[in-house]
Amino acid sequence: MTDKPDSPLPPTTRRRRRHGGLTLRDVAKLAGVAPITASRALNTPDAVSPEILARVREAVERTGYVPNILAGGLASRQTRLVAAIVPTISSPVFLEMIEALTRSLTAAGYQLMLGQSGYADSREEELLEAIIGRRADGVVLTGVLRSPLARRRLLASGIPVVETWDLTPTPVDMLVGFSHSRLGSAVAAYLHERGRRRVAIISATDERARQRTDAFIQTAQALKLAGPDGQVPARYVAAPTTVGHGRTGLRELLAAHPDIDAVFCSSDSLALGVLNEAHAQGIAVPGRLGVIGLGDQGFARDLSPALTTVRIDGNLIGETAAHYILERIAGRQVAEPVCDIGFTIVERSTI
Amino acid sequence: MTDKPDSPLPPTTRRRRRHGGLTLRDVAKLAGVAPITASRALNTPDAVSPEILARVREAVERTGYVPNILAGGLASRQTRLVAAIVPTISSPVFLEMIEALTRSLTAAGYQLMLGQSGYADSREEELLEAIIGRRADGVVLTGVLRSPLARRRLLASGIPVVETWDLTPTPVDMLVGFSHSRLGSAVAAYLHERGRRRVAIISATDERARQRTDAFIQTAQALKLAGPDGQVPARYVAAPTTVGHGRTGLRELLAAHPDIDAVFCSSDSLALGVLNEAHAQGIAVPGRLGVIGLGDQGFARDLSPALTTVRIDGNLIGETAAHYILERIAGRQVAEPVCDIGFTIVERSTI
DNA sequence: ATGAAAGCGCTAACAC
DNA sequence: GTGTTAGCGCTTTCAT
Repeated sequence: MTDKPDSPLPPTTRRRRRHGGLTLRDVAKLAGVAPITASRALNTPDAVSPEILARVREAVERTGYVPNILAGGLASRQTRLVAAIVPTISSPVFLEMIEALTRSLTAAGYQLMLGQSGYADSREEELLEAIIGRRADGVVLTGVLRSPLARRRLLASGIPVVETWDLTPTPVDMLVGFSHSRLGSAVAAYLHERGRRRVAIISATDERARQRTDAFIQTAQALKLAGPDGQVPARYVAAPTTVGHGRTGLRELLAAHPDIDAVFCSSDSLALGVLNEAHAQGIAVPGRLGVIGLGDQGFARDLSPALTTVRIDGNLIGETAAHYILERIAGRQVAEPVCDIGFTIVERSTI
Repeated sequence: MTDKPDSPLPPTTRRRRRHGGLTLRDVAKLAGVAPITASRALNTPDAVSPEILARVREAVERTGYVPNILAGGLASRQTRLVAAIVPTISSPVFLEMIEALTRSLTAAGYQLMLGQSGYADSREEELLEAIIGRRADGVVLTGVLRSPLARRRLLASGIPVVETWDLTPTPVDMLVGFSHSRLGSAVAAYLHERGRRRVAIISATDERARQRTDAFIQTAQALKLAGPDGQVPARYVAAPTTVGHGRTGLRELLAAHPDIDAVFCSSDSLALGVLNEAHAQGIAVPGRLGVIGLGDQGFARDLSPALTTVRIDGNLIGETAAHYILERIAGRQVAEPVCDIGFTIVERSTI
């Protein structure tokens, strides 16, 4: 029979790494219960007797104990963390969604972890790595995931995913968005219906902006809103779109095509710039020039003339996305986890 | 001699909870090394022979392994997470700081976790709890921490803290901000210097706005910029300040005090509203009315007339805060971890 | 209802 | 340079 040696050091000298942080064990000891009982008192209060519950709560109160979510998450495989990736938080169009997401998730006891990809694929992959690394319980993506590698990894991670702000026949998982091409077409049709006959566009250059622009131009051409050469005058600006871009955009557009009578701007900031430039040049809006923006930012309704724009219900996107994620986390399958929330043209006074 | 019983179950039947997730052990096995060696290959590549490094990297590549940061953080007591609390991300003034923070932290291999307190103390405590619970390596606060309980808890947690956007003689830990009262005074003095003689103010109502307003009014009175009754006309609006607030603010101000010749707005959005309302009423800016904003948002320079405003270098706040936190994490004591970054009045055309 | 033991996936500490 | 061992602080599993 082999005699197993005792541990090389006496128990009290056993190397410990504790750095003085307060742990559940300390609380449990103070309450005179086992750690697991203290854990239950905190997580499933109904599963312990009222008396013990009170004792544990008092111990927590007295010590100021804050549970280590890392340790809990590691053991339970639940991090109560949902990540969202947006191109940028500087663009007000995403703000509404982020706030709705924060609200819904917080209410459900989850925390939102926000990442900015800056419209760059490489950064998107980095963020995804951080998200998977932290074992987020869910991910909300802005736009659809393009990189096949990123798609595969995310899928392999098993994390519930909602893609937003766009529609695609092949979502990674769940989807809530709207059709950018239909939006572009709708705006062209709207301008036509309002009697405009020579339209132009100032647009950003990201993928979704491109979809809107293409559709806008195509529909405009079909409706004979193009110039004599069959072209629809367009200016492209890099994100983020600014008021300054709107001003120079209109200036250039007007210089080359003095006969345009309406401009579709791919953001309300651009539209504000166009309005400003028109004012500076003494061009009547909507009299001689119609302007339509995108985003329905707060200021749109407050300008004079009030800005006609296209509204996307970011709030609904955020709430729906949160709902999808939370359902999936709860183990329920969402029946039809694809949602087209559409868009609305908000008629005001600039067209 | 007591015979220690073997483990109650044979090793192979030992209960395991593994749910199929890829772990470092799998990677190590594939590379033919011990887990710790694989860990070193990933975290301290220099501490490992090139040949083994290559083998581990290949194993990672082939399996698509993503380290579990929770587990790593738990063991190493480093989460590579820095949290920031801002009142709201809808207010563009904080955006620049957030972006600088994100940039600096990302570059150093840290992740920013953003929380919105919504100007409410209760929410601030909740967020703090989440931050301590996740064992963030640092916290950046917007404004100074008021609740004594929150101060104590944060201090007790040992997490490095930077308070921003304000100055106080008694910071919790580190500080980078500017004096809101000095700002208010400076604006009053500036208006005086520019020849204005009846000034007014439209302001938000949060703590820092109040400091600015008080100082503005006091200095204005001292410089004889008040009305005949010795009062400085003021409108107060709840956050978030909007263009609409600016419009109604000016309307009300003018109705009650037709002789005012300058307005200090506590945000550029308010100023934009004032500009709009003035335009709608045919009031010349800067001729009859001077306008000064706060924040130097992107559009300020692009308006016509271009908006005179007060610039806060959010970028510098973010970078400095990140620097302080990172230094502290690295175990270095920052010599003077209090920084007044001041402010700048940006002269343009509305005054 | 409560507790003991084991393990979540990783790294610090200590050998060799 | 590489490996062994023992945790990090919590929750799951199983037993009482």
